[in-house]
Amino acid sequence: MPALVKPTVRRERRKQERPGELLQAALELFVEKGFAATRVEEVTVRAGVSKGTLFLYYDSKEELFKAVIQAHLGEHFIAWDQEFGAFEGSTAEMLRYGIGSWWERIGSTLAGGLTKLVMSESKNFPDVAAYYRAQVMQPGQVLLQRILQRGIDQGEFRAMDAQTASLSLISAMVFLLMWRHSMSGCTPGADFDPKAFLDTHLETLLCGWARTASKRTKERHEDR
Amino acid sequence: MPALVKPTVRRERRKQERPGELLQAALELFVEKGFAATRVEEVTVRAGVSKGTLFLYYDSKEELFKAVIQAHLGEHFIAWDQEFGAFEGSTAEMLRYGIGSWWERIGSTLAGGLTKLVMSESKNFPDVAAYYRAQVMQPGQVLLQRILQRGIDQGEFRAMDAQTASLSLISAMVFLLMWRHSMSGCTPGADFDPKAFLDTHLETLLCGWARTASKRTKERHEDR
Amino acid sequence: MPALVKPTVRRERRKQERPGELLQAALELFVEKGFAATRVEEVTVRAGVSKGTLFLYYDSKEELFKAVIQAHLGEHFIAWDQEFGAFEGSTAEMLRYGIGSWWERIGSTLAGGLTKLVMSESKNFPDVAAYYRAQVMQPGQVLLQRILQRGIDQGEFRAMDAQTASLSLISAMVFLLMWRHSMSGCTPGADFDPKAFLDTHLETLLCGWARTASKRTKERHEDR
Amino acid sequence: MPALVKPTVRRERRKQERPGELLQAALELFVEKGFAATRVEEVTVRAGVSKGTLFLYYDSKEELFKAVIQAHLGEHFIAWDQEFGAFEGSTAEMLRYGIGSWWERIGSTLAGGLTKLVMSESKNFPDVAAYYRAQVMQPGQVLLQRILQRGIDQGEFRAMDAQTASLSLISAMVFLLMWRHSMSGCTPGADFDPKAFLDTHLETLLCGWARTASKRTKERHEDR
DNA sequence: GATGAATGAGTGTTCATTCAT
DNA sequence: AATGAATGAACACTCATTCAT
Repeated sequence: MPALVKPTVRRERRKQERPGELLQAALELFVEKGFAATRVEEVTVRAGVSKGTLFLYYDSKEELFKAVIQAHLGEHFIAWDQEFGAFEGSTAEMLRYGIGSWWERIGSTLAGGLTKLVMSESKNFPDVAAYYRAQVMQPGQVLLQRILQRGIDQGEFRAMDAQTASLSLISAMVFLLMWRHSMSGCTPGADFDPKAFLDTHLETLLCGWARTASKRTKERHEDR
Repeated sequence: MPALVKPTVRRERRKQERPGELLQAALELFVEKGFAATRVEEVTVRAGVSKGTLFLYYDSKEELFKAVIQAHLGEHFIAWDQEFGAFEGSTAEMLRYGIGSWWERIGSTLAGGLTKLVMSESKNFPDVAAYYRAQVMQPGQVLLQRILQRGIDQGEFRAMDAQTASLSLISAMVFLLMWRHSMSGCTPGADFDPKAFLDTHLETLLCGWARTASKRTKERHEDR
Repeated sequence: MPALVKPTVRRERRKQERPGELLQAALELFVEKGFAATRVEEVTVRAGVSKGTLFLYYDSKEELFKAVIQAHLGEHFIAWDQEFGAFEGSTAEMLRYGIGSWWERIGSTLAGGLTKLVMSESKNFPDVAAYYRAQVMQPGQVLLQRILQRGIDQGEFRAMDAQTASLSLISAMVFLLMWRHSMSGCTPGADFDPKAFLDTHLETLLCGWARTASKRTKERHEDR
Repeated sequence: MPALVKPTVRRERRKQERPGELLQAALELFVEKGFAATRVEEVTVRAGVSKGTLFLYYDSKEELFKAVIQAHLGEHFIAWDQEFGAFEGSTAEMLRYGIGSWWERIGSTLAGGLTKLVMSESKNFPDVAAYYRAQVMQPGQVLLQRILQRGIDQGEFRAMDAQTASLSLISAMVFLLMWRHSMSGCTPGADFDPKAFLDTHLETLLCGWARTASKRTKERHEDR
């Protein structure tokens, strides 16, 4: 009897989708209003469930926060690890692709707001900060270091400390996220183009890292 | 009656010092525990006054925040403006001095925590964020741009957009502050040396900005 | 298909046993953790059924409470009524047997915790209290009064109000239950032996009730 | 200026009286509705203050409970200790006076409900139970034991274990409190006279404890 | 000017009960 | 009959701000 089948399917489907819907609602509200300022009830209302339902899926507001981080940030590293493993081409290209990819998947999306959030609330929720550092920051830096080391090993970059060098890129990404989600919009008209900054910054670094100011890099840079 | 004069004098002196003591207590506590997590009563206790007294000097907790920003960050720009106006030497040296000076006066001090604070609370206190941007961010960027433009004009740096380039430095400074006051200490052992990063980062940028990879810059860089 | 018959049988048997299993689980948990502090889900988990199933058998948590009382306390009075009807011997012996029997069957068992529970929750669940009073307290007191009256009628005890006298025994039993399930264990080392108190208390009362301080009672008492 | 004096006095007096007013309101409501079922806001409303004010005086609802116990039960022991120290007369008279005094000051008053409350909530608030046992139960039992021992030492009572004997009295008092605040009123018409029970119980015990059935005790008892 | 007692709005979490399946 | 996902009412405690003194 179709009349009976449909409800079953719907309820089942709802149950399957609940976590995702809650995660999405939480991401939106956390980024919009901040973690502390978002009431759990708001999350459930936006997800279309009752307040108690959230606690069926996540033990606490803090656990929900962690789940949002894992779902919207942690997941990407699986893909990136594969992509970089299979990448053929210069390390400079690899970095250009990586930065572009990060911007598309995280920097320019709502997920980018999470980094700002975690840093903002790190004092009040040290557990979350530790979780973020372990699940996001650490993998990200390791990935970058591996790429930079590849450039050094292949003679594309000068001999340098890959860990410190990686921070020159990370700092720009973190800054961008902080800016977009903190100061941007405060003084209309004084903002800058994030992607342009990111690209310029990368080229400057590539130039600074280059063993010899290779023709290709310099030309590409000066085109801009 | 002398016995009465002395207390008056002491009280007068106290009255004069009240704002400064409150500002110092507030800075310490805000950076230590965060803005939201710091109760105004804690500030007054540390400053040695009663709770109500704070509101005689500042209309609200938010106004106190602004006053702390002005007192501990805004003041520095007067000195820097003078120092750079009188600076003689290469622009690279000027930047090295500026970054070092910033690290000494702000980055490594309690005042550095304010930037993290403002960005963290920008969603909840947009007024404070706007105030910070106008009183601190804007002057800072203008100063940096002026310096970079001097390097371009004098042929030390290649032709480039000084505004975008300035962000490459600012991003490192902001990142450092965020790190020190957010993630640092989360994963003991995985931390880095802030000043070393800052110096390396600057040298990489100088190398990337250089019109020609000048001998002096390169050598200095490779010494490290 | 035999394969189908067996599960049906098992399910049937389960169905028969459900109430008893729920009642047992409820008794254990109520006494262990208190009525309010026990979640119905815990009861169902211990009984091996789902949460909803409990409500098929009992309309509410309160009804479950009443059912537990009837099953674990109310049932005993049928046996006692018969035993005392057939008892031959002095009334003092009858009381000694009765108190001992009560201690064995109720006082020292989990069921003893129910009296504490009922009294504790009487304000929140007056229906339960009334039910307990009608099904347990009343029959108990009537039974005791009949025994005491037998002692008076047979000249073993002095003339006295059997109802008031019965309270002297009941009070000790109730106190014992309250103590065991409330204060016991609070201050380790300060506890007392319940059965010893009960026996001593009874002998003191028998001595106080005796028409003349009979030789037998006194001797027995002084043995201790 | 009288106009200025009066408000000062009133505010000062209010401040002095706040704790007492809160304690009284809490006692009434706790006994009326139970501890858990009483919302702190109800207490403050009855005391005529705002919700937050209560927390200026007591750190938590539980601390308030302890304070109520100390104020309404613990305080009495100071007076009793003195009274019994100065008492002249037979130990039987001392006990009659003590029980009567207890009934007047605690048993028949609201304070009597606290014992029931503590025992009821002991599972949920073990700290409170321990506090009660240390501040009320222990002193009470020690006091009784001392009195009984006096009777034994002076040859008024037979040789016996004063600690166990004291429980025969305590059990009646505890039972009375439990009854009055739990079951009383459940089945109108079936109640008993508490004071009469208490007196009869005491006389029965005195008779049971007496070294020889002394004329005075027996006559007094048989008068009833 | 200085005090500090008083205020009261705001929120994460639990759990008995329901009901669609 | 049995399930278990969903509901939503209920509640202690905090803290910026006020104002009578």
